[in-house]
Amino acid sequence: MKYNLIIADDHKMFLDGLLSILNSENDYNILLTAKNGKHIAKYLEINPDEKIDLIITDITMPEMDGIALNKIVKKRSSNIKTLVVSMHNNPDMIDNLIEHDVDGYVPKNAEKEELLKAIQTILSGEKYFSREIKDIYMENKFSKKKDEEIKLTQREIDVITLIAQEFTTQEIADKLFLSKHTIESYRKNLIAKLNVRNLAGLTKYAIKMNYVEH
Amino acid sequence: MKYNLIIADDHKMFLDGLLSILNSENDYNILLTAKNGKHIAKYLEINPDEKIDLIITDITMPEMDGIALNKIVKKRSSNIKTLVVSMHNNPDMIDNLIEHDVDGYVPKNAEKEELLKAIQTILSGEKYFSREIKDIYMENKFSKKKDEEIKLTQREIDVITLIAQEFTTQEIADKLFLSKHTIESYRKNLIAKLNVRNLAGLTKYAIKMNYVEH
DNA sequence: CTAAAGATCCCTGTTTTCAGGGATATTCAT
DNA sequence: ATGAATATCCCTGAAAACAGGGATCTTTAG
Repeated sequence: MKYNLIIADDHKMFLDGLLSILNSENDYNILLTAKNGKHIAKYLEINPDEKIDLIITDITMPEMDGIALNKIVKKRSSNIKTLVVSMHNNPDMIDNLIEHDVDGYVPKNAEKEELLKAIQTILSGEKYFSREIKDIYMENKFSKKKDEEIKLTQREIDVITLIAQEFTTQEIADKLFLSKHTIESYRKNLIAKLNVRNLAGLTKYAIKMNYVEH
Repeated sequence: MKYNLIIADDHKMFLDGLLSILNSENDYNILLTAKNGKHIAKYLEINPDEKIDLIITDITMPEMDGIALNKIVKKRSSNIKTLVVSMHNNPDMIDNLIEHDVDGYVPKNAEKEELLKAIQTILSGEKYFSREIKDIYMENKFSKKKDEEIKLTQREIDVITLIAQEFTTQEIADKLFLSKHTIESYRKNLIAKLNVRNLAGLTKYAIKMNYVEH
């Protein structure tokens, strides 16, 4: 009995690559390939009883990304395994995926052999995460402990946002109907709290946190 | 006579996909696959007389990226065509590539058919750029006219980069072995040139242009 | 060759940031 | 109810940024 797989990736050529790898093995039956998660969600809805063993998915896709897809899949049936194949090495994204219970993660620059190993491992019921992904995950957990708890208050967020929008202290004070001294206090606290040296550091933080356009 | 191709992409699985597509055609002989530009540069150096028709390359790769590779290739021989296959749709990057005289650009989410068409077109001596890429390029040229040619010199880039890395004027001066006054001049010019108000604006620009991590 | 652009340096002021102290009132959870 | 966190405001002095001038030399493009 072959395993039934579904593949989602918005990069057609990459899909072709995956297909050619999987077809050269004889254990896998590709039920469906899709260029976003929505197609798959629909397929699952229409075929609620079909035996599906594994869904291989990219993270960033139009319409519905891999994370949303995984959520839907895991909600429907925990029998369907999910393997993420992506080039993202953003720690928060990896964290997110692991917490959403994906069964494996292999970077796109992995060798064909690793991909096949990941698939086999997952189909046998275990999880598979590449060394690289595990390292990033651990590193992240570890360093999080260090800076831990950099939580800004709403007021601080207001201030840092305006700072990153190039307003001077006086202008920010006027906008928020506060004293210039107050803004100076906030700025001082922000610099200390975020462990940066000046406006450039605050600006970078604001961008990283998406408080401002960039 | 088959055409001789070289392929560079740091995503192994994508490479496999390309290979399987190209091997299913019978016109192409793959001389070399590489996961960064450096390998190819070395190959070109070692085999200066080999007939190479086309190099297919990704943009972002470790060690040596597609842009640097293209520069080397075009400097060595204009007989070697270059086709970029990438998922980037950053207008400046596309602009950069076109100005560096690549022969074509196909996004990674293109169909296999388009890729093959691009290869054939380029091998016949014409250029091939996907509709999508052309649109982005044009759009960019058009809007550029509005904010008018903001070109920074290398020195200015050095300075704005260090500014965005939170160094003070004095520190930057020391790093670049320049007078503090010089850095102040650069900062002043940058603020005027980029139409921003202060360090926050410079920092945002540096991030947008990818001069610093964020 | 000449003009423009780039890289370097300098000056004078003013404004702003930054570091380091404090203060008071309110809110919120234990 | 008490103490911690938050929001607000204030001060001083030093350092840095910002505005608006110039100057000189080299490299580059027409």
